[in-house]
Amino acid sequence: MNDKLYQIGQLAKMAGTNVDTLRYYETAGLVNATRRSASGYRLYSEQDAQRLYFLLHAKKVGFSLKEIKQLLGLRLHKDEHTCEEVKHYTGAKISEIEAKIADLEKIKQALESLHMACCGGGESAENCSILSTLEDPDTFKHTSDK
Amino acid sequence: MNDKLYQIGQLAKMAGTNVDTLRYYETAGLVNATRRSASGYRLYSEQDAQRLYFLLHAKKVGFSLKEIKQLLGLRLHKDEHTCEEVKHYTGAKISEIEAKIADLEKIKQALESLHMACCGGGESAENCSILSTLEDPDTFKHTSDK
DNA sequence: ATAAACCCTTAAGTAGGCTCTAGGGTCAAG
DNA sequence: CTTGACCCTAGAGCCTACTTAAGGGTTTAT
Repeated sequence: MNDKLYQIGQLAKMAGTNVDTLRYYETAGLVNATRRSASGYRLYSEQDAQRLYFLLHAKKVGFSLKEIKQLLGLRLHKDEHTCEEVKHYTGAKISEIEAKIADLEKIKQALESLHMACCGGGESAENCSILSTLEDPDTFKHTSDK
Repeated sequence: MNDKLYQIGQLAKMAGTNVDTLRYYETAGLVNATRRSASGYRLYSEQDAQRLYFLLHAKKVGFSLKEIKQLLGLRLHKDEHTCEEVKHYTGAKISEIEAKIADLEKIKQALESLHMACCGGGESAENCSILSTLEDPDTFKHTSDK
């Protein structure tokens, strides 16, 4: 059933990116086409497309291609040691994601204050920047990252 | 009260970055020191530090310096037109942030499946990648961004 | 009064992530 | 059987976001 294949141009359009980028991702070992046509055209499967979508979304939230490659490479093996590593790695990554979400919520709140203050009451038009909407001045204090 | 000033090295340490980057942010018009000492040393205020923290957090969730500059530059003026623009811009940015949060939740779920499958039951060790943990294959379909 | 640890500027260099160019096959339509 | 829209490779070029280098003042402790 799921044996539909896409040419590079189709996939690029579907994903909202372009062929050069897809070829670049291939050289970077991120998204390969499952097979090639007789004439050498890349033919991408649904799975390949999934990989690409995942990559593009992960990129949008600030992961580097290197990190994304690791994420996409995550796989459980029976080897206990590897398994421990996977558990450690995913745990760390999950915390990282939670921190990102928290940051986004803060930025969102700041923007919402601004959005609502705007043209609503209209009194306090001065002194109304994105930073002044953050009640707590320590909101964005540095919290150990890497 | 809030008149504490920091030298570039202090601020860099506080923020977990380095002096070169701070100087770079200055040339890029992102974070300026409120004043200079007699000998030309940059002296950063608490507010400057806030700007920097905001910038670093926004960067972590995938905003470019250009976008961050716009965010930091957001300010309401009495001019109605500008105000409309601000409302439009903040609205768009808020949607963008919500999309990012949704993406992060998805990635987080995938990682959590992997994290728990790992060494837990231990039966389904094969075929367990980050993509196979995403029940719905359309989870990461392309949804207009840009 | 000198050494260590700061700070300054200008300018060049680097890494990551594409993007474009040149030169050339492939394929479906008319 | 040719035109237009695809596809291919290799390699150069480009933008963003730093990072390093070179040459030189300032401050604080001893």
